Order: sequence, then C-alpha cells, then structure tokens
Amino acid sequence: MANLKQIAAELSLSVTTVSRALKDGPEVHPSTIARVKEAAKRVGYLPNHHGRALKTGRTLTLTAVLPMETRDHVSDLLKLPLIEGMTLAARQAGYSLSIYSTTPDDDPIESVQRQLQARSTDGLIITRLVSADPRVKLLLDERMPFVAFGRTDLDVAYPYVDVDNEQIAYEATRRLMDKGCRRIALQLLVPEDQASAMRLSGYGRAMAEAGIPIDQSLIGHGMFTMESSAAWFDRLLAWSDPPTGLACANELGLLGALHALGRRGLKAGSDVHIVTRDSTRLARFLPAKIGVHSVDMAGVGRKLIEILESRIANPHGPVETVLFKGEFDPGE
Amino acid sequence: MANLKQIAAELSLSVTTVSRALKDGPEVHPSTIARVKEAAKRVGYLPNHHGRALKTGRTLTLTAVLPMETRDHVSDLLKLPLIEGMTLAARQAGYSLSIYSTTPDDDPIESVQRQLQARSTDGLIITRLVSADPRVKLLLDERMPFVAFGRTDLDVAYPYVDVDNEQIAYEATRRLMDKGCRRIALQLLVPEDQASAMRLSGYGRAMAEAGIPIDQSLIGHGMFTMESSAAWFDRLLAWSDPPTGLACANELGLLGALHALGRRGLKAGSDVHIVTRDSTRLARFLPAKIGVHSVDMAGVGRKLIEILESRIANPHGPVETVLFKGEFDPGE
DNA sequence: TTTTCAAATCGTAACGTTACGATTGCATCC
DNA sequence: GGATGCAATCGTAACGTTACGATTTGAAAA
Repeated sequence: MANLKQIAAELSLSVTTVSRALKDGPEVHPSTIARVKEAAKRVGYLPNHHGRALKTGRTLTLTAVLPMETRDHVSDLLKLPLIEGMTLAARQAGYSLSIYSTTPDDDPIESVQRQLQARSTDGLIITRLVSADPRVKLLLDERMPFVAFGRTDLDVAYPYVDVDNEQIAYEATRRLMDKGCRRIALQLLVPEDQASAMRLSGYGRAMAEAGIPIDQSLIGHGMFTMESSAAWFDRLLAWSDPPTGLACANELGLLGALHALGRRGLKAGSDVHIVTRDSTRLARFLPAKIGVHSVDMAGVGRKLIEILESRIANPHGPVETVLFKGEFDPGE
Repeated sequence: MANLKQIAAELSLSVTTVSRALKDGPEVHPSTIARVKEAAKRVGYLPNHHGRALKTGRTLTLTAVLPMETRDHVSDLLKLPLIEGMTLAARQAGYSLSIYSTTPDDDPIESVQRQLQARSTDGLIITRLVSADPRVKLLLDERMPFVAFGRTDLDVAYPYVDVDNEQIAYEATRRLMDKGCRRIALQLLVPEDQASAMRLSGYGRAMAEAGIPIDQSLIGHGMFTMESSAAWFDRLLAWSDPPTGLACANELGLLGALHALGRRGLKAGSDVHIVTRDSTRLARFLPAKIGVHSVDMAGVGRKLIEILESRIANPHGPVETVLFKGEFDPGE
C-alpha cells in the first residue's frame, strides 16, 4: 500500500532521496536516513516487488523445475526434504522460491524456455537430468543462471549438485554380496535418467569385481511408484531362481518390494537381503532388516540455492560442483 | 528479450495496437491481429511479468505458506501430494506458485504480513490453522484473497478446504473398538492445532458412545516426527496395562509406532490394533496389518487453487467451503 | 566579496505494460 | 457537399522503482 512517493510527500523529500536513504546511500545525510527509516517503518513500507524488478531486471525469485508423477501416484519422496531445504535457504537469502511442476507429458525444454522468455526468474534449478540434457546448453547459451541437481555426460562446465549414485550403488551391491547374494536385483527409473545410469554403473562395477555376469532380467526399469515396484518384484520372486538380493531406488521402490515379499510370506533380511536409498529416514523405521543409504536431501536443497545465489552474484566466477555421499546404516 | 515495442516497430504499429491485438481486442482489425500474433510467435515474445504486474496490480502468482519441521526432521508427508496438486492446478490456471516455508520459530502473523505489504502475490494459501487463527481476520480485513487448508472456530465466513478429521478419528476409534480394543491411544500434534482438536473430538465422541472414560495419558501430543512417535509409543507399551489400539496422526506417526512395536517383538494387528491416516498410500504397502484412512491430498491441493482462483476473480462471490472425507481400507 | 568545492538533495527518464481518450480514414446518409 | 458514425489506430500517462546527471546549499579558501 505504502510507496516511496507517499513517504517522500510526508517528509517533504524527493522520491530519489527516500529511495537512497532506505538503502543507506552515502550521499544522504545520516539524520535524513534516520527520519526516512522511521517513517517507512511507521507506515509499514515494503518495496514493491514489481516496480523494482522492472527497473533493475532482478526479480528476487528463483524457480525450481520439478517433475511430478501422474495424478494417481505418489512422487518420489526425496522431493519433500529437497523442497524444504530449497525454500528455507532461498528465504534466508532474500529470494522467494517458485515451484514449477512438470508432468511426464510436458516437454522439458519448453518448460525451461518459458522461464527464459518471460524473464520472470533470476535463476533456475533443474532436476532429474538425462545423459545429454539439452537444457544445459540452452541455459548456458542464454546466460540464464542455473544449477542442476544431477549431472550429464556433456563436455561443458556447469554448476551442479549431485548424489554419488555410482558409489552408493557400488557399496549397496558389495554389501549384498557380503551377505552371500549373487543374484542381485536392481531398481532404476528410466535408462536415460542420469542417476539411474550411475547406479547401473556402480552395480556393474561391483558385479565385475566379483566376477558375476550381469543378468539383464534382474534390472527393473520404471520404478517410479510403489505399484510398479511391487508388481515387478513379485514377478521376480515367482521365478525358479529368484533374486536373493535387492538394491532399491528409493523409499517407494522399497515399500513396493516389501509389499511383494509380504504377500508371499517372505522376510527381508533372511529370504531376500535388501539395501535402499533413503532421503526421509523412513527406511530406518520400517519393521524390516534392511540396509539404508541415507542422503541429506535438505542439505542438497540448501547447497543448490547457495550455488545458484553465487552464480547470480557472479556469473563469471568459478563453476562449483558438489557431490553428496550417502551415509550407510546396516540396519541390524 | 522481445517486447511490445520491438514488435510494434517491426510492423510499423503502435505499442497499444500490438498490446490489444495480442489479447484479441475487438477494436483491432482481424488481419492486424494475425500479423501481430505471427510476429510475436516468430520473435518468441512472452509478456513481461513485472511490467504487467506493475500496471495491472495482478501478479499471476499465488503463495502457499507451509510449515516445515526443524532441519533435522522430516516434514509431514502430506505436504508432497499437496504441493503437487497445488502447483499443477496453479499452472493450469495460468498462475505460478510460490512456496513460503516457515519454521516453528517463525511468527505466523508476520509471515502473512510480509506477503500483504509487498503485494507480491494475488492470493494466499494458509495451512495448519489454529482454533482462533489471527491470520483469518487479518486477511479478511486487508481484503487479500485467500483460502485456508483447515478450519477455525471463528465466527466469520471464509473459504476453506478441510479434511473431516472428526469423522475420520471417530471411525478409526470405532474400528478399533470393533476389534475389541478399549484402551485406545491417540496421536495428536499440538492442542491448539485445529486438526488435532477435531481428531480429539471424534475420538471423544466414539469413546463416549461406547461408555469408555477417556484416559488422558493415552493421548500423545507433539507427534510431528517418527522419533517422537516411537519414543512416546514405547513408553506406553512399557506400562502394565498398555494400549491395545492406536490411532495414528499420519504416516510418520505410524512408522514411529511400528518401530516401537518391532523393537519389543510385538505385531500390529494382533498385539496392538492400528488405524492411521495416510496421504501417500504408503501405509497400504507396509508389511503390517493396519487400517488406513486415505485422504486425497492432491485433490485437496487442486481444490484449494480452484477456490482461490474464484476468490480472486470474484472477491464478493459466495464463500465456498469443502470437506474431504477419508476412504477407509481395513487392511486385511 | 567572490570563487571553489563538497555535501545533500532534486528532477527526469526509463524499465514493459495497459487504460483511456484522441485521432484518423472511410463509407453512408441527408 | 457536408454531416454523421463507425472501425481502426495512435499518443500519453501511469504503475513503483532506480540510475544518472543536474541543482542547491553552506562553508571554506582566495
């Protein structure tokens, strides 16, 4: 409601002086600064976002592009601590965070282009990257500050935060081998998904080291939901030589698999050994013996904002990249 | 990058005509409209958010104020489908959705006032209401369009969507009684929380009908996290006459309780009967016999946006309120 | 007294958009 | 031929802010 003009009129000052006083401009007399600030506080002045954005080109808004599943299924739970970390960090840094949800039908490039054209955001967080993600080049070309959650195999430098999925999958596979497993099932999202590719790579490394050939039929794709995970694992359990170990993609994959086990009266930790990734600490509380790799997704969210902030402040600064490790809990 | 001025220059038209043409103004010649739209598409024109907002006072942004738990704990999972429903519905309606996360330390009134003063949003979604929530009066007084997720016991009309917690808690308690339980534990958040108050009321109604006096020591407060739920239920189980039934607040409360049970070698469905609320369909996949009241939180999110949209379009229209029921699955 | 200089303040323009009233061109009617 | 009316287009101002150059003021230096 209150604006600079009103404060200026009340104090018989110019709008310019009021504007400068509020940002402690060195050209303004200290006593004037004090008067202006007092008046601003009294009338409850807060700068108009859009006037400022129009003039300066800075919107003080960051936008996170997040893929959501179809309306009937639950999204990957890691998004909740991620959103939590991002929103709180953004707020602390003086930005507001806008969530741009995409459905599987959406064209990912178009989602990014929209943000670009309207210039309605200062920076973008993109997630769920694919191996040759076209968004990276687009954003670099357009000089839009951004940070990625996930890597690509593109040969360009850009800022990202990622989880060390290769290492986590490697350790998970090794862990299952230690339990005596040789037939080890692995859950992935889609082959193009970069996180899935890294998980497959870590799994392959562990298997190769142990001299176990990879059985493609033990590798499950499309494990986005509890339903798909349960159906898939149920099929595997029906085989004559079912898997004895399972590395789950996330909480939902785990719950689906436990559901399939339960229906057959089988037990995690004895009939099948299970290791999972977890971002909500939920897996540790389940009444089942499972190994858990916890990843601090709220920390990832905070780091994403921190990096994006520094990109905006200094677009030509060094490109920062961070890799988060998982913390393993054997669950026994 | 492209703006009206550029398009106007290219077509030798005035900015006004271009602006009108793009919104199919009846004063513009159809062939001009076609030319303008072609040019706009060609140069990739998208209206500048801030210019428009400054002029019209409409920001095309909605803001959801969501409480998040402390940095070390997972937030109530219902937020994920809620956010998903809200963001997708907002996008479809042409709005972008900003998430304003608050921590337990934040002053809820101040959070709302910030949004009000900066006029940076067209409408507000407030959640986790308390019985005499001061934000409702504030927003009504300031004529800021808003919708609440949750009710108050204030004597004013305002738009809200709520879950019928009274009914759900009543049915949950009845269900546990049908299993033969008389000592029934109940999880709540905080006494002021309106949803908790309703749950307590439904629980009390069922107990009164059955002629069972309420034992205050069976009612747990502060059940925000798996940890607090586990610790609380563990204490209850240690008593000489432990509860035989439990109504959980949500997925986290359930997992905490299952954890406490598991550590004592007890089983849900036999030693203790459990009924829970669920918004992620997670509870149905757990390897435990529990009754589940599912609530369609994505639907709640969509409805919130829908109502808010109509409040913005027609501030003096009828005040819409919606109550979502839970869908019960006995889990056997 | 005049000049010089810095401190403090002011006025104007611009960001991109839309609202409103004014203007132009052209066909129709008396 | 002049008046009338309508369709199409234009120009200006304004939303609230900030950047930039200009102006005022008062005190010190000449």
